[in-house]
Amino acid sequence: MPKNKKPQGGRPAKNFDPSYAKGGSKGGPARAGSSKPGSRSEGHRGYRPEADEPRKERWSRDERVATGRAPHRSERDGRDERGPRSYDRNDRPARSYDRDDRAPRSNDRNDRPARSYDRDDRAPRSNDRNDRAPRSFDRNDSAPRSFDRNDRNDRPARSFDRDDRAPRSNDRNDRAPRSFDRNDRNDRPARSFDRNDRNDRNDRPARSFDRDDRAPRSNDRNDRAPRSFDRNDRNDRPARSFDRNDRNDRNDRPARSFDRDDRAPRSFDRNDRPARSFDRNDRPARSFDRNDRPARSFDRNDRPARSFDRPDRPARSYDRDDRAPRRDVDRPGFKESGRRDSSFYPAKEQGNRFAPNDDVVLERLEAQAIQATDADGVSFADLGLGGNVVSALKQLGAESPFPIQAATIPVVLEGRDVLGRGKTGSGKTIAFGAPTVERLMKLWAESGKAGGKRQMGRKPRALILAPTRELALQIDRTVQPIAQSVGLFTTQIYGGVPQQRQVGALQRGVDIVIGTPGRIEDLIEQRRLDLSEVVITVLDEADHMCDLGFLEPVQRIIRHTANGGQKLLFSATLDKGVAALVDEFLVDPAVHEVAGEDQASSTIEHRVFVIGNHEKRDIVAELANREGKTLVFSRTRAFAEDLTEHLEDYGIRAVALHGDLNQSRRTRNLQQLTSGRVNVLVATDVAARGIHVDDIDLVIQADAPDEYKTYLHRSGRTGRAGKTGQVVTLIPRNRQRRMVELLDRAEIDVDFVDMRLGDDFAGELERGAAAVEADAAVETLDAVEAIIEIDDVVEIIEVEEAIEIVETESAAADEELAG
DNA sequence: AAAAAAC
Repeated sequence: MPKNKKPQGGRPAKNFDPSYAKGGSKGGPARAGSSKPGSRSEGHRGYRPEADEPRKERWSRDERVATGRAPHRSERDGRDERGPRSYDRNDRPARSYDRDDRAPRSNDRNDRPARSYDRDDRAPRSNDRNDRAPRSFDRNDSAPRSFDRNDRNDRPARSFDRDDRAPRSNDRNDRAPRSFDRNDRNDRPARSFDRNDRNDRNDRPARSFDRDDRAPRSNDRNDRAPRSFDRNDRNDRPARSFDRNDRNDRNDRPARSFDRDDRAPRSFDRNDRPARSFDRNDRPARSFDRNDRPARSFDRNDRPARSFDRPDRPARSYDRDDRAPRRDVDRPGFKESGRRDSSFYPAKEQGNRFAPNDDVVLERLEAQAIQATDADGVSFADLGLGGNVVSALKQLGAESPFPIQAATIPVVLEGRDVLGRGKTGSGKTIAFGAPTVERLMKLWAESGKAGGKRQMGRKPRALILAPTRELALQIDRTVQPIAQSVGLFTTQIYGGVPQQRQVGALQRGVDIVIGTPGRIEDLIEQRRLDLSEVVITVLDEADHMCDLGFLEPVQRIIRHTANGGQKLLFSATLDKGVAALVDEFLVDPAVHEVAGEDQASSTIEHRVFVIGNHEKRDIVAELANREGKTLVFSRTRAFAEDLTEHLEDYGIRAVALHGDLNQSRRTRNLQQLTSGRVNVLVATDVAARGIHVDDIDLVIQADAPDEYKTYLHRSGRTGRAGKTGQVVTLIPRNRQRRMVELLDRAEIDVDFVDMRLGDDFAGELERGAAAVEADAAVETLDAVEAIIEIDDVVEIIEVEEAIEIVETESAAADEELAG
């Protein structure tokens, strides 16, 4: 469906075609005598003042008649007006386009309420524009210029442009959010996240007092009974304690990793947990309240079977293929398309061990697992990255490599195809971005073409594909500085914005293209993008890019790249779903992951609230009514909009992010969350993957996801880079079984809690925060275990105190290491 | 149902 209006009614695609400007309806006879049209905007170097303009008028009338165009246009009065506007475009293209676009948009969009919202937002926009003021002025004066600068294309071309790079830095100033991010990253050591926590904890002292109160809370909360019910299911909570046994299992996993000789201490730590269990002792009483759970216990009867499945987790992946059919009728055909033939996955089967270990072990069989500790003491330079790249990474706040980076960077530099799996927030972007830049430089040098100068019109040699525009932008934010550090150029190619800048950038020459499939394919078809020299292709969120609807465009795009080019596939949930691509494009790929990492991160507290659907919106408001950044997921765009509205009615500042918004609003709304102007973002799954916003400490799934992968990615928006966060999923009662199954696949252990309006949601969130912080403290303890005496912690009763000690020790350890 | 193109 034609989403976009054609402002000029005519031939949109040619607006950016130089030949069109000369000979098309825009050009007109008035220009017959001049070899070049010249600029019509004052201040432009090529500005041609009077000669053209009077002729414009003539052309628009007399000339039209003379050329036989008058009748055509006169038939459409509206377009007659628009025609002149297009002339205006020469004078101030940006304006006329925008307005033309806007009018149709408003007309087209029956969602004018949304617009009205836009206008509400526009005030902020105007504020933004105050910031952007220079830009907007530039556009009015010479839109093309400002666009060009955004593209950075002009600069390369113009040697002067490099002098102008200050403007680039200005752009980045405009990118304030980015700079903030970087600042944050720079600060992160300082903040050491811990400090943020500390601040929180400074606040929390009050909380700790609350905890003194907690006895009353638990007493007070007869309401918790529902919770206990859940736990009754879990009889379970012993079972949960068993869960801890599961953790023991994980300890077994450690055994796997061998790393976890350390985990023994953890078990000691768990001696601390008894205290928690004491809390839960309170809960049992509650659980007695709920006799409802028998049904749940039945579910668990099902679970055993599942657990059987788990031994075979390679099987799982296979199961998932099988499951796909179950879940999604559409998928069967897709699966049949070739997954079974994969030579890659069969290898997994061969390696399949039926050790007591979970699928993690099985994955190891297929993947080279790096121990998290293996990255300790390793620098980016050690991994093979050059000095410029290393310093650029430092500027980005990446002082030393994360495990996934340590694992994949050397392999990428070797030129091998790589499949990389690292959990959400583990640093995958740098894991592929930095070595891609480095390798491009190496290849360039080897080819002898390296001259250090940007060559006009040279073709891109690397391509990074992402599933959403926001993610593509975010990747560019990371990769662009790295590329710039060695004199390479990147550009974003994604839809929803005018092509002009993107095409202009490509014409000036770009080394790395970062974008989304739609526009990339569009530009390929228009022959404005030539991928024939692309020797490195990266698929971020690769498994998603292999989903129905994405796979085929992605395949077509990759086929346009150089034969035998290097392929890098990354995702937190990389699974055999990528077999279709692996089989066609990859050669003997190296598979890397981080040992012992699973999504059931101790930095994220997961809970499911079983609610009445009619109370959902109010409950979301109750949960979101807090300090701290909250991300709310909705299944549909309409409900996202509805929820946003409801939250606003509730007095909670919230913005939406979904595909029904135009790109500028999408970008702005996301930026508002990033900058902290708004604390609540209500999004569809457009924001499920990859998007990084610092300090989101609560993810609310107003609609439960259908796939475990979606659950993992959504929840991965919080608890990033070692910070803690909570995930609350709202489900109706009749969805409990499905949810249990989904969580089972995701390997996440979750408490189900019956909740209704009037319950203490804030208290629930506080409890969750305390619990996850305690877990995180234990993890942190593992990290600094060599320095801390475990007994020191065992004696700690107050979680806050434990955290404080751990942080102090951690800081001391850091200093020691640094010194 | 959502995402990804529509200048």
